[in-house]
Amino acid sequence: MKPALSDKTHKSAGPIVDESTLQGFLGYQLKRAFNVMQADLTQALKPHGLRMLTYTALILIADNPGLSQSQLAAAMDVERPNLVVILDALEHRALILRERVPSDRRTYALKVTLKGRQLYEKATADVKTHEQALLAGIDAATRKTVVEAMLLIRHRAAKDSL
Amino acid sequence: MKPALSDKTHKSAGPIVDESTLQGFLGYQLKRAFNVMQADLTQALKPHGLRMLTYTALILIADNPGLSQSQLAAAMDVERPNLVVILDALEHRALILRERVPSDRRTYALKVTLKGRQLYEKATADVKTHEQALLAGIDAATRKTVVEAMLLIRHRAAKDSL
DNA sequence: TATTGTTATACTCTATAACTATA
DNA sequence: TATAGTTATAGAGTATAACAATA
Repeated sequence: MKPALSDKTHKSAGPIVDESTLQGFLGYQLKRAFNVMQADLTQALKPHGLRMLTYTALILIADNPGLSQSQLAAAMDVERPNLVVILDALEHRALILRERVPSDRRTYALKVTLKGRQLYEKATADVKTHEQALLAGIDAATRKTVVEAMLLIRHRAAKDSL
Repeated sequence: MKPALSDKTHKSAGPIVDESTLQGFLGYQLKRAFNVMQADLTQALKPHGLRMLTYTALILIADNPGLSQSQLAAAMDVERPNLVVILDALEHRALILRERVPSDRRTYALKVTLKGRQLYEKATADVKTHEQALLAGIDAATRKTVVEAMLLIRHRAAKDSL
């Protein structure tokens, strides 16, 4: 059952395009909304010289001092090689340190510097402000429902891959 | 207020990493869940030789016969140059046609071929099956709430950019 | 042997400028 | 001049194989 007129998109200067089939997929709705949120996040982080992935890494290192690159890559769900350039960017700005671990000289213990922690605080304040503005029309109960649904999707996928 | 133990991720073979700051961002939850859904979609489309963007274009052309590349690019929210390779892939497989428009020889009227429509039907059935499996633990009311929240995010962004 | 971090590489998606042909 | 489609190009994100150092 397709709605007659509701599932149409009116692009600013363009004509009406029928998106009803696509809009029937929750994954499509997720992608479009996430694209909006990522664009907003990119703007929030730009003054700090951070991108989504460098910011994510900075947060996880600050919240988990001493973790290794492999652990961080697993937590971020990125491949280990891809993390190298992300950490290089943070290290070159002296936001994090790669500290040698005497007990296992293969690994690095990742830690934020004072400068890194200060940037983390400032950037996080900005990101929160941006997100709250974007979500202003969505009440707390709805947000909670959305978050729980997202967690269910992640956990379902984890189960399916066993 | 951070939960004491709940916001932890237990990676299959890895240690526990504190993700609580990140999980406080709805955008982060969206990204992680979308990554899961996209991986699932990619698997569903692989047997058909389609990727997310080629599939999206195929759907929109099938549902909007005769639309132009500019209109399609606007509907998909991709830049016009990036659409060219997507349509090339579909056209080379004879799934769509670029028909010249006599009244305006600059534009193409995009249409699916019979083969394109048949693939659209088969692929869509598979994609629906995959998505339903992934969303099996989420009831209809929750899905509706999620979709409405995603639409609010998109519309809020549209307003903010005025 | 196995693991950590790294290099090299390639593929996809995305974004911008500039070209052509039409209008 | 303005628009539709295209080319060229560059930047990010992502994935795999293979290497050196270390366990």
